[in-house]
Amino acid sequence: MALPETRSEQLARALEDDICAGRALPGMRLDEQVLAQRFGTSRTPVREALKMLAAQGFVEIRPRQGAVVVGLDVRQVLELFEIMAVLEGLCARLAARRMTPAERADLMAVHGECQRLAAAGDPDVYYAMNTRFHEVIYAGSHNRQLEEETRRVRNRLSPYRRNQLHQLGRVAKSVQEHDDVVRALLEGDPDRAESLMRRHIGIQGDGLSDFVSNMSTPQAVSSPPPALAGTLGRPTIVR
Amino acid sequence: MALPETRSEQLARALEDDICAGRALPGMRLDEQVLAQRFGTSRTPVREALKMLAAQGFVEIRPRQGAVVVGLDVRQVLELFEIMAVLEGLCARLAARRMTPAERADLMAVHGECQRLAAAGDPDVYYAMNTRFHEVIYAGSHNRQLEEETRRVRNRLSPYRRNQLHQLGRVAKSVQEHDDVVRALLEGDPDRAESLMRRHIGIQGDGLSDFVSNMSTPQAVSSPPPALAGTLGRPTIVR
DNA sequence: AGTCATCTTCATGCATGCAAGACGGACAAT
DNA sequence: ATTGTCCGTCTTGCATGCATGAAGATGACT
Repeated sequence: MALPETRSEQLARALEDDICAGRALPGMRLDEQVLAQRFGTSRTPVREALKMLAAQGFVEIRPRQGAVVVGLDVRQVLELFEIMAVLEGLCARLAARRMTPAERADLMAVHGECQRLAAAGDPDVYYAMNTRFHEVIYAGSHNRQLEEETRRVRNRLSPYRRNQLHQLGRVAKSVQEHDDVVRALLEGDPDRAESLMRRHIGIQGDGLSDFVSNMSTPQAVSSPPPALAGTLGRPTIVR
Repeated sequence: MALPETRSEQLARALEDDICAGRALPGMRLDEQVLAQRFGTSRTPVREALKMLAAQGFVEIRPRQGAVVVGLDVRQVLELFEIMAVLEGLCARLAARRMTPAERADLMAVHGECQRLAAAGDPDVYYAMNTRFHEVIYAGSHNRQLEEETRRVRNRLSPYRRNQLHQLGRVAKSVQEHDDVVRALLEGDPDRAESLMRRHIGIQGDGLSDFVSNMSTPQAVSSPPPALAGTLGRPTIVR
């Protein structure tokens, strides 16, 4: 019954995954032929996949000049965070009113895991569970369009968040903020859930400005994109 | 200096426009060859345009079965309105803090036009100016990503809003709500601007439920899509 | 040496060709 | 009359070919 997926869709997912996971860094050139060979197809499905990713903001296609992974400058990242804050805030608001008992149990379970992993201290492991935590809330909104939209923005930002949690004390702070959100959610207080979530994601507080000043703009190994020239003035970071 | 636009981009814009303007109704089949002939190209750029539109949620491509204009059921429309409310709300919030004097003047001018046209009484003419009103606020947010995102959601909803203003008294109510928003914006009150805008768009109040019950789900002239079967139980509406 | 013009090379944008799968109709069986 | 099967037709998905325009290299000139 699994509906057959076309090559172009597979490629689009694979490429998006590469971008989100940081395997394809912003600014990286995406050569059609190279990709075609790598995936064992012709250029046609590759092109279609790139067009889809371009339509979603993951890559930029400059006519006759090929596709590159989108490189966001600081300003654009901040802009997306502003959007992210209200979208996640809305998720929380709706979730507070709509989550089923099973979903609430899920939330508590995942939150518990978060707390455990936070104490364990590995930011990368925590990062994964943190993602699941937020996903549970997206789903709890019972709004599919919102879920997809929020995930899309999150994915677009993901190349820039990887190191966010490596700041000293950020994990502890994150899990504490989660705790507050969870409480509001379980008490069914939409206003508080929304505002706490907005603060958790958003510009308020010092989290983001710290983030900005510590931000290591991911750069491509090859051919830094013009769009990124001078964003942070930092040379190529190989990480 | 106008950077050359590829055919696939032109096609994508043209098709999106057809959909938003209601010339291509939800459920309508988009045949590659027909479109290719209509626009005087081969199928390739048409396919690429369709892929882009699919990635943005305007059309649905079912493998081996072709593309159709997405048909949203009532639930999905409501979901998008929930998103729309927070996005426009955020636009208003940011605009309250960031609009330049020139932009404020613009806003007042457009609002004035809205009032004039509202009094004149033609909902369709008002609709156009209403769109401009909201666009001014998007721009006033000084957040490009948000601007684009909000416009995209608005466009996705546009086939379903056309008749919204034809309800008795809706125009008057709309312009009154605009007036409140404008006041908050000009006073630089972000909280009030956001909450008023959310209410203007959103589910609160009776506007939307009226809208729902009066909603004439746009249907394709040919081949009603399976996704729409039973959404409102109404037979094909030719309008 | 540095700057500018020309040329070469190559990737992209689009057209076309071909095979596989889906829809529709005819026909047979119940 | 209805259901199920088979077959023809058509559209899509992908591969390939070709022309255009861009990036880089070479060389001339200031």
